[in-house]
Amino acid sequence: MSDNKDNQLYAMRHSLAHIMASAIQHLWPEVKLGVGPVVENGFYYDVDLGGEQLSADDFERIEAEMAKIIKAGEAFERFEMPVLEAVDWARKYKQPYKEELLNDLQRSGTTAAKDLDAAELGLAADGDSKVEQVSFYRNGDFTDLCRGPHVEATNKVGAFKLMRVAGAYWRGKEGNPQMQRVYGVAFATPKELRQYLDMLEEAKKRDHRKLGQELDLFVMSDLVGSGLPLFTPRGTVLREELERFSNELRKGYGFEKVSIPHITKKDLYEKSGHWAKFGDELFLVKSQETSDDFVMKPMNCPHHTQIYAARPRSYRDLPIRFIDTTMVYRDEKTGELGGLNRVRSITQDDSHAFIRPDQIEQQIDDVLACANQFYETVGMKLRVRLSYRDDSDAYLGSKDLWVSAQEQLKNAVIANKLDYFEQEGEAAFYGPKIDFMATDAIGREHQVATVQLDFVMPERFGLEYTADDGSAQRPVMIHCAIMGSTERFLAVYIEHTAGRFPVWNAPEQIRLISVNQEAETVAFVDKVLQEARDLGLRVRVDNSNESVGKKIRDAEVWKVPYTVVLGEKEIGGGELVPRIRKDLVVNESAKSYTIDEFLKTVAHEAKSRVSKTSL
RNA sequence: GCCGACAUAGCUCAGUGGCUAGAGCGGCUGUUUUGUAAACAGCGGGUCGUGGGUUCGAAUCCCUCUGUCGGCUCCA
Repeated sequence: MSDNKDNQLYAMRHSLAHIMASAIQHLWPEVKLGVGPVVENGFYYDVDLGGEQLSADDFERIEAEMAKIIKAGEAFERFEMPVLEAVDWARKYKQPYKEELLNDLQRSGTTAAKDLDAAELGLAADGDSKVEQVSFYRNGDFTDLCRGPHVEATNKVGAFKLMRVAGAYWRGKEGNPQMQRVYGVAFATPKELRQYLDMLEEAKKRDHRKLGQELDLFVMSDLVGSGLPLFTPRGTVLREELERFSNELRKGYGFEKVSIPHITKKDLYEKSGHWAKFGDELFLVKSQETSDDFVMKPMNCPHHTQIYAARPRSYRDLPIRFIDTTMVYRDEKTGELGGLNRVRSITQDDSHAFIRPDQIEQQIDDVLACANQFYETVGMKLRVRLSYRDDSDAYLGSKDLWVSAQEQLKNAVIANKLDYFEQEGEAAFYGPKIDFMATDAIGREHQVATVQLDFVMPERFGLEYTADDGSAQRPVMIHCAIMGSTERFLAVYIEHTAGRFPVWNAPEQIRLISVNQEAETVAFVDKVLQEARDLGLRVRVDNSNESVGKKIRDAEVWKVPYTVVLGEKEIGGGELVPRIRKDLVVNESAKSYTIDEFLKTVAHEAKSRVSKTSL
């Protein structure tokens, strides 16, 4: 898409925000308006209707009113006025939120209003610390403080649809009054809108919470608590296959598995600095024997430093690399929990490398290679975000260290030819990160893996190694996770595959269906089952008293990769014709195999983690 | 944590002040012995999320708590 087209779409969406606000004002003349910016795929406007609450039931009326305004083809006219005059305007029309914005602008210029999208403010000029003139846009009877740009007239706004209404704090601050945010999506053409809505429809079908239920992967229990998923046998197979792959990749680069307890004295986190920063999100554990305060571990790095610190280390020993795929526990706010995306028991495929400064580049190369291979295998395209610090004081360690660390990360990313972008203010408090974003099968991007450079933790724990000149040196730590969190990755992966898992991680790889329930058939099916199990395959048998058609249907519903019907023909020595799940098929023509051939091929596919079948 | 919506059988959902709360699927039993997406019949199954209130009467109206969903805020 050209820049020009982007700008045009932006103007359409922004204009729709005004049209919606205008429509709402027609229907609720007392409305107090907040801000109404353009967001991904559309726009929103924050409104305050006093005591009244908007609901989705009101969308029809609002959309109808918007349609009238659009049909009228009102021109968007821009004009300016001095800030002081604008304050009077806001007062006159009883718009306290606009008044507050204008007051901030007038008092101290753009910086005081930095927390808002600049486009929302009626700034006549950018980057000017003194604001004297502000701009307005008017269409029909509606006037709004706004920098623009807009389309020429209300009938040039493309296709839109109001989607939802939700609470939002005024200016995003928890202490401020809560307004209602009305969201709409908008595109240049009805066709593009249709495509977007279809994508949402498809996303709904793939929702991991729905598939998790249908495919019996995980459950929640009120008695266990929210945000604490329980994994069924099928879900556990899936988790463990993914974790095993992540572990194997890293072991291939010299990482070694370690194991740690899930609780610790809180002293560990006082030393690491986590207590001060995240103390209120830790689960506390009380001992009945000692006076020590314990906590559930919310991360693993401090534990791992203690394995490193337990004996003297030589420069020859480095890198020392630990992997630990283990659960951590974070007392997330209840309102933030949802499905597997945000849970309170989080499995991390965590690793920590303790290295010499001269090993940074090699080490980053290794973990980037792991991540690349993992995401190539699961069929997701990667790009990375270099997450840097900003100028705030939320970060530990000297600024010089940060600058050099950030540079080294960038070099490694460039050397690995990764598609990247840079962003300030996204770093962890102890160091800069490389965050991996993976694109799923329906085009959505998710944050997954992460690689973090850390000069702070080794300092805090006084970690050392002896250099070739006998001096004590400080190692550098690299934190790295391939999936990040198993739970969150599962949410992404279930939706990416729509529950059609490849053979290597499918909870059930083969289903054997008996044609009838005669003793001879059942015995034959059992024999094939045993052969498959001996090859390490995950197989289920359906001997039930149902028609073959029904049993095939069941296997389809469970999205089993291979279904095999066994009866008289196969018992008599005939070759079997496997039914192959259609997304796995490369070659359309059905072929027959001996039982041995078939099972060995599937076992080989599972081992080599192929995404399509070779049958 | 905040704003809003929701919670009825294992699942998906009907039922919005008045007889013993229903359906489909799943489950169980029987008949059938089946060849690549649903055989037929019968039977079980619910303290209507929890606790309280209003009422002659509550799944239905009000409040509390728990949980779920959509957002906000946060995310080592």
